[in-house]
Amino acid sequence: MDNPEIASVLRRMGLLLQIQGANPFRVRAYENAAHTVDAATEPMAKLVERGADLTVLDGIGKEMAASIAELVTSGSLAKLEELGNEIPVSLVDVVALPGVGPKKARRLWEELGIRDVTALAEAALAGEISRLRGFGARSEQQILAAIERRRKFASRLPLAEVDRLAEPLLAYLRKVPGVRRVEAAGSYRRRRETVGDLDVLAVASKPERLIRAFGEYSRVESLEKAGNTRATVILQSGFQVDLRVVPAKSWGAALVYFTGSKAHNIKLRQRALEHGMRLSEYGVFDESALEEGAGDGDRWSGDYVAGKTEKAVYAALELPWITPELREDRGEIDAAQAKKLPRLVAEKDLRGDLHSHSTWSDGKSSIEEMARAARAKGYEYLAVTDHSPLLAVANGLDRHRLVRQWAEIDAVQARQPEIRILKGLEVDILEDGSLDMDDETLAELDIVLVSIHSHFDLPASAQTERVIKALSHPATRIWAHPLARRFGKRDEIRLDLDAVLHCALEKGVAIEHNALPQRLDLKEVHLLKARELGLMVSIGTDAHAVDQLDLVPYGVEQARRAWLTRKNVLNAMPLARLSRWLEGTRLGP
DNA sequence: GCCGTTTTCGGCCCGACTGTTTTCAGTCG
Repeated sequence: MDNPEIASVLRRMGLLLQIQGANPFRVRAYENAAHTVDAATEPMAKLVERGADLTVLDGIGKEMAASIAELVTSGSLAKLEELGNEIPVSLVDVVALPGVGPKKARRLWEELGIRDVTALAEAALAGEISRLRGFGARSEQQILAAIERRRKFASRLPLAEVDRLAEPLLAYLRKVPGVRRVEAAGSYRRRRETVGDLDVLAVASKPERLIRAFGEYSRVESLEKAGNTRATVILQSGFQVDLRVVPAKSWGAALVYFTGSKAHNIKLRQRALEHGMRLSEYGVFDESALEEGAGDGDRWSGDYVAGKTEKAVYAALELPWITPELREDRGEIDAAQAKKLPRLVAEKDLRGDLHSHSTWSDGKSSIEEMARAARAKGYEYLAVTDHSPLLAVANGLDRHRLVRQWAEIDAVQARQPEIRILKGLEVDILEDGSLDMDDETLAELDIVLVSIHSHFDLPASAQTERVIKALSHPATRIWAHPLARRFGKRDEIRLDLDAVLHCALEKGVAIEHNALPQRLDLKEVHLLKARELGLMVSIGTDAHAVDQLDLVPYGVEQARRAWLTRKNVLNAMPLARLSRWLEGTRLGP
């Protein structure tokens, strides 16, 4: 059982306990443990196998350690099954609906025998929900609407799609008279690879006017709620956007609060308490002068210390400002306190792109155009890495065409001496792990990427062997889009990534983070692992046309979320250093 | 269920809104 599965079981356990009405702190212990497992770069299975002490991990005590070990060894959790005999596990899906929490789910089950979402929809249509005490006609309609929306739309959208929705909306809101600031917060601002809904924050002299304008935005499908300081709309795409208008003196505190993550906020608040202060979305307040409990319930109680800017809020907690990409409670607060926050890689650090295609295979731009565009971005080098012959649908190159392509590269190189064009190839990894090109040709290339475009569903052990064999080929320099996933289309391949990453380290092979928004592959948790191991990461766009070279920020953002610095990134190397690396000189961070 | 320079008990983040209520529980972020 892998880490995401273990985390999901622990979360399910927490939810069922909540429905059962267990001690809320016990419930939270399960949520915390799930968070830790999710953030762990080492597979729990390996730790358990090795007999490592899991209780050194945050939020994992004796009990959790035993549960995790049980999940790893048996694939199930006796406690969860017992609980499942008492409470239907499918109620977890009912609780996932907005507006339905554990208490309501329990009553729906106990009083109407509702065990899952299907039964809930039937009961709502029959008007049974509104007859329940504590529920009304309105709740019934909201439940039906929530079920309908979940049926029609994916729960989270890829980041790039949300960019397309958010950018015009933010521009529109910024033009409303009286508006002083507008910023999107939430997981969108943290640049998570998928986003569930958009939280927009604003400062405005006339909040009512802004809220009205928000509801009148052309792409709004329905205005769900509208109050004096906040409103919720559903866009035509089914995507939910929340707007909150905050006082200017609370802007920074509100931005921290709504940017999250929730776990990061909780840590910040604990820290505030340790310093005799209280942190809320309104600001940081010094409560040391207050009598015990004197200001309870008053959001402005205590002395206002900070809140206008994020920097001031963090400073009040004796911390440097922490960039949103790191706010996931993965040790960033401790690192900030110790003044050990990394200087994360930025787009300007990149000196070139090591994964691109041309019209020679399935690209839309010529080598000449790609080189010119790369140079215009300020790059020192561009690797042209068209497909190998197996990918016939992509017009993959055999040796004969490849040699002709080299002649063209030489000609373009002569015309554009200011950018180095590397002769590369994205070679298919065949089913048995051998490469789709002869060794002599591979040896002549400047750079060889290997990747999987077929046999995605081999058993994990076979897949692991296959990739290890490919990475062990002496010509291999980069493992491109490692897990071969595509959002909404294809799940990641299954293999023992831990073993493969260790192999890459041993062989001096770099790992790609593919910046195509529908790929974003390797995922951040694995990038964290790559960083720990000291692997080099290549942020490649896989551009199939000149404009796709501009997708590189999506890759940089995920790299930043994984704490990568310039030193971890292969294509942040200047050309001379990269050339030595390609020659086989192992230069790590 | 976890955790501990106030450590083995007694804590555990904060505030607002909604819908259903006659003063608030439940839900959300």
